[in-house]
Amino acid sequence: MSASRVDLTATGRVVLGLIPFGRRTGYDIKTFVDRTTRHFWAASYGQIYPELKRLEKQDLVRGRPEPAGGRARIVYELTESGDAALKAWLSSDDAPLYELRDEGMLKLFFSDSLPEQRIEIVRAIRAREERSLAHLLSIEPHASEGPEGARLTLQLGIGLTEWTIDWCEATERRLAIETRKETPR
Amino acid sequence: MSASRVDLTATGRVVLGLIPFGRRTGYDIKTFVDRTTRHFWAASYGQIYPELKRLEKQDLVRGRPEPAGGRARIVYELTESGDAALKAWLSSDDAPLYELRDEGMLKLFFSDSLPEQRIEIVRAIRAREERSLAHLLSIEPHASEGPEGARLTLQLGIGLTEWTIDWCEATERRLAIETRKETPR
DNA sequence: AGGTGCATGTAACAGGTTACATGATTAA
DNA sequence: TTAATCATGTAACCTGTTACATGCACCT
Repeated sequence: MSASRVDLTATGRVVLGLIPFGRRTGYDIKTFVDRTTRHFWAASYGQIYPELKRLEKQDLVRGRPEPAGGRARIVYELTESGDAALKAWLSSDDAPLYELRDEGMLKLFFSDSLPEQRIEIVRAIRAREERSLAHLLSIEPHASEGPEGARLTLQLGIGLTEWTIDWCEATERRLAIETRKETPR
Repeated sequence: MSASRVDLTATGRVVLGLIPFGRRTGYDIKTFVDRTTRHFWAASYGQIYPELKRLEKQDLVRGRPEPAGGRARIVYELTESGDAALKAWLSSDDAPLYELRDEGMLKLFFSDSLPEQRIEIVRAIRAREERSLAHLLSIEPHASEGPEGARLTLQLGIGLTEWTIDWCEATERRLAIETRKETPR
């Protein structure tokens, strides 16, 4: 009954969800996104800064100036209604948005038009996947430093493949994603 | 030296790539996209019709009116430069675009803010994957009708998981995507 | 007679990227 | 001193979705 008509855009939800990680300036949020959620949700300065203003106008976040020396700096935190809006979103049972645009797959799909190129297309896809995997794995070494919090392992059935997701409740609540080999049945 | 400054947008490439499948009207293209490439590249009427006009202006496709009875209908085909542009794109070694927006993963990533919701979030992700898989598999039975053309099997290393892609060079050159269980090593 | 499918299109809107402008602090 | 990093912001542009308008053909 509270939260009077909250208009929470997709970008707004991301920003709202990131603030509890302790990332509080627009710059912080962008840096963190680029290291983590980028793999399944990217965001640019052109979205983040205006969005912080919009959220503030709706009383979902509150920003206070905390200049670092002479350098302008605005630190944001969730308000009570911001926290409520975040939890409402996490609990909502609307089908979560899923969008994929994969030019490599598209090329492969069209490769009947130029079959001799097929193997190159596949190589490019493999290269992308390898870069992506390297990045995801490179997050992990950080996870072992400091006292490791409780560990939660989730098994996601994605097609016939299983993904193991490890949650480390350490200082940064970092997420490690690994694909898991399946045993044949 | 030929193809004088061709400005081929992402949507333009999709449309160009689809025409050789024998789908020639805007409506056809949309229907086909929704059945196939939608899984890795979607397109709407609002893109397709204006794009066909833009491609025609650049002499990459040619449309001729072929009314079906009293029903207006424009059938498109590739021009020579259109075919060249398509092949140039398929051969280009620019890193192919890859974009993913996955709200479920985002929720999961943020779920420290509401841990008791975690399992529901995972269920929603699983549900999405199951719907998607069901759809992909449902394409396959069609593949066995009619004389099946040459079959090409590609193994894509995506992370530690293998994907098998079967190419059926039948009338529709249909693509079947399956995940493959891996043998443990 | 009515619903579904075939068929073409656009206007308004929403969402997102890129490039730019500006300037302080910090580490090499 | 100079480059990298921290920090904020916007304007112009590009892309894409949604909703609407229109109408014929075909099947039941």
